[in-house]
Amino acid sequence: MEQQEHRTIQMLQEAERETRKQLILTAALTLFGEKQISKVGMRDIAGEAGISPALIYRHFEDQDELFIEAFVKKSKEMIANFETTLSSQQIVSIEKIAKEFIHYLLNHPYFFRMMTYFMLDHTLTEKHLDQFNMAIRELLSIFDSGFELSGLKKDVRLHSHALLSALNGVMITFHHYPGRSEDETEAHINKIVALIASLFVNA
Amino acid sequence: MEQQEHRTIQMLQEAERETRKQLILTAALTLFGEKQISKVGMRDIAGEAGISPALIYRHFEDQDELFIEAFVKKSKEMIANFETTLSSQQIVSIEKIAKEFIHYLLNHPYFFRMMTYFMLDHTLTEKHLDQFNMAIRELLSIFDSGFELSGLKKDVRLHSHALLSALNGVMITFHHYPGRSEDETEAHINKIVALIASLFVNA
DNA sequence: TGTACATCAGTGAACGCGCGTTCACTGATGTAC
DNA sequence: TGTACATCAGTGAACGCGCGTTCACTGATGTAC
Repeated sequence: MEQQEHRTIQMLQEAERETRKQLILTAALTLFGEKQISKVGMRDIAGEAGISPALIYRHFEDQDELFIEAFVKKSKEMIANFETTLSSQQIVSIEKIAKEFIHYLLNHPYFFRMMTYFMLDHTLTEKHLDQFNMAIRELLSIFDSGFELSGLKKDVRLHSHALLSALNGVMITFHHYPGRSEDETEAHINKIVALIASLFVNA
Repeated sequence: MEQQEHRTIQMLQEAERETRKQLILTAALTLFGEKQISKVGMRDIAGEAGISPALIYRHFEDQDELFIEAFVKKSKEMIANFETTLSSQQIVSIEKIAKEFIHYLLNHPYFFRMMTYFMLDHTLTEKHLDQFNMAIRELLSIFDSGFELSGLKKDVRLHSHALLSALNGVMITFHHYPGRSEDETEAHINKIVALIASLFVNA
């Protein structure tokens, strides 16, 4: 076999391997959209991906690594989406950013679940925690630019922290308020977010 | 044995039984202060209370019931504390309420853990969910009175929802920010809370 | 008063299940000669 | 070209452990006669 051809095959194998890995991550994310993260098991993921549980361990060290990679993958996607949506608008107001963020969380329940899962879980390793925080920081810098555009000069990052916290809080506190339909819940969340955003703007 | 005496003994037994029950609840709450709720097991609680695991089941139907009773017990205590603290002050401003609430959460980590645990857990029964929401509603009405006192006329409950959400969110998002000492974390949380409270007041 | 029985707090061990992970194996494909 | 061997994706079953809960039992106390 020629050297060139040899390399091509290696590359194809590498690509195939990567595809399989992505398949597993996608399967995990699908399940994260259906139920609580802590209730998603390795057998579930294997079943969803149509493979044996053992195969997962050829691609990931352990469950933790799989979960954090799924989250990082999704975070990047989210931030990309988010930026695209915002850049297509003329004025990127704080209201717009807040609304868009909540809109994303409501339509991507797994992202919301993962965020809270990692925020409340103490058992992440340093390395994984770093990856998680990198994602959050990207989010914060989008918020920053919104505040800067609105003319805020002081404590920009602090405002971003406050806004992100508040939006997270709204989701956590009201995402399944009892005795309400999904539409009602969503409407209520949007009302609260509108109020919060207006407070931030008037400051 | 005389009738009167008989009744007295029954009452004492009843009281003893209740004391034992409270002992179990206290043990559970102690552990909730030390680690994640989902990591606290029945054996742990029995060990902490100095009894056999089997005995717990003479007082509680199952783990769920024990957990929710622990939470309800603590909620009542918290609201009582909260009201006492506030009533000892001349002016009960929204700033004060927000600060006091966060102060309580920071000093009673189990309460914070339980709140998020129940907010994110989908598997509570209707009855337990009701009890949980009763506690939250009491909290909200304290917030309400703060807003009313500050002269707010419209959408009082909505403001309370927004403020509670925001404060919860701050705790969840920043309670263990990486690479910070506990004191630094607390200082940062207080800074964000001060900002949020000021936004609510200026509205 | 004594005695047989009922009640019930309390226990340590065991049950049963679910879950993350590993094992021992198969089979396809590439490689060396 | 054929053949022995290495590599590695992929598998189903098994391992080991932890956990909620139950079981079978003990012992103290109260009750009926």
